[in-house]
Amino acid sequence: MEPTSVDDCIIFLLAKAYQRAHQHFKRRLLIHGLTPIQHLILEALFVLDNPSAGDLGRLLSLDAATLSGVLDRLAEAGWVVRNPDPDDKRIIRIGLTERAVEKRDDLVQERQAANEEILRDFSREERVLLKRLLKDIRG
Amino acid sequence: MEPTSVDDCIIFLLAKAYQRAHQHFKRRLLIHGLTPIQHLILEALFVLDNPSAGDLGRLLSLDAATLSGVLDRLAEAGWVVRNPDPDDKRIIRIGLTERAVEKRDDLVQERQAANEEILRDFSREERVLLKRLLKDIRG
DNA sequence: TTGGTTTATTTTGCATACAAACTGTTTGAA
DNA sequence: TTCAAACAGTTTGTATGCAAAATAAACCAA
Repeated sequence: MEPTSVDDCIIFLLAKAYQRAHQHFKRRLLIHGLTPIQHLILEALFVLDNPSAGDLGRLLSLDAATLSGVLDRLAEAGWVVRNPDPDDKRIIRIGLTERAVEKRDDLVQERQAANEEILRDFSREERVLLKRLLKDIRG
Repeated sequence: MEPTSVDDCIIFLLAKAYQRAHQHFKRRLLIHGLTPIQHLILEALFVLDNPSAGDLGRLLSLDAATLSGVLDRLAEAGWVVRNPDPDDKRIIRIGLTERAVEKRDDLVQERQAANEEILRDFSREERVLLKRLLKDIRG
């Protein structure tokens, strides 16, 4: 564009780099019947113990409204279960189904492979640097 | 996550960095009644002369289906006009309205300011490096 | 010339994203 | 104790993003 070209607009570059990475992972996940976001939530559940929807949202920077819909589809497809919290009726706790637990290793490996593919052209130093720079980008 | 943590997943880091930048620009564009994507298309039109919808899509890596909807809203809001190509009736050429041309300087400046804000913590070297790394990320 | 193929765009359907409104619970201060 | 404010989630409405099908026009080989 002018005077800064498209290729110099950080918002555009971020959008397109994200799009490429997202698309790559999305295609890879097709066989599992998951989307990248759904996969992200499952991986969080492999680590957290029975978190509330709010916990998940904060950890993954996911909007409550967005998360609600994603959890609908994950529950519908038999990956997660919504359990009401016994002490606070406002809170919904999210648990994994047996099927999700069984697929854990497969799913983790799938993400690792996708990350490796996306970064295959970068040296170790470039990978570290890129990650640092991305974390430091301000809102 | 495990063994790679959330903060080490390039797909996640890209998604969140993009989200922050996008949100920042989105809030900034509210007064103009534009979204970041709509703004991107207007800036492309400031440079290209009467491009076809396909030209725009290729330049901006926008899906034809997505572009069609964005053009609907830009036309509806009085920013652009769809003109049928006289030589090839399949092609739609996109033109700016007078109002859009008048706001050109304002809009360009808005993006420059947003870019500067988003990158305010980075040195000149870091900015160059980040942009190169983003361009090299594979699909 | 014509009919099959390719091309340009739109439409439809589904999945994020997020603002704003809404529901139901819990909390805290008067 | 009680009621308004705060909190957790869901719903609704709008805007991308993309796959797949539909539509219309142009092209091209037999």
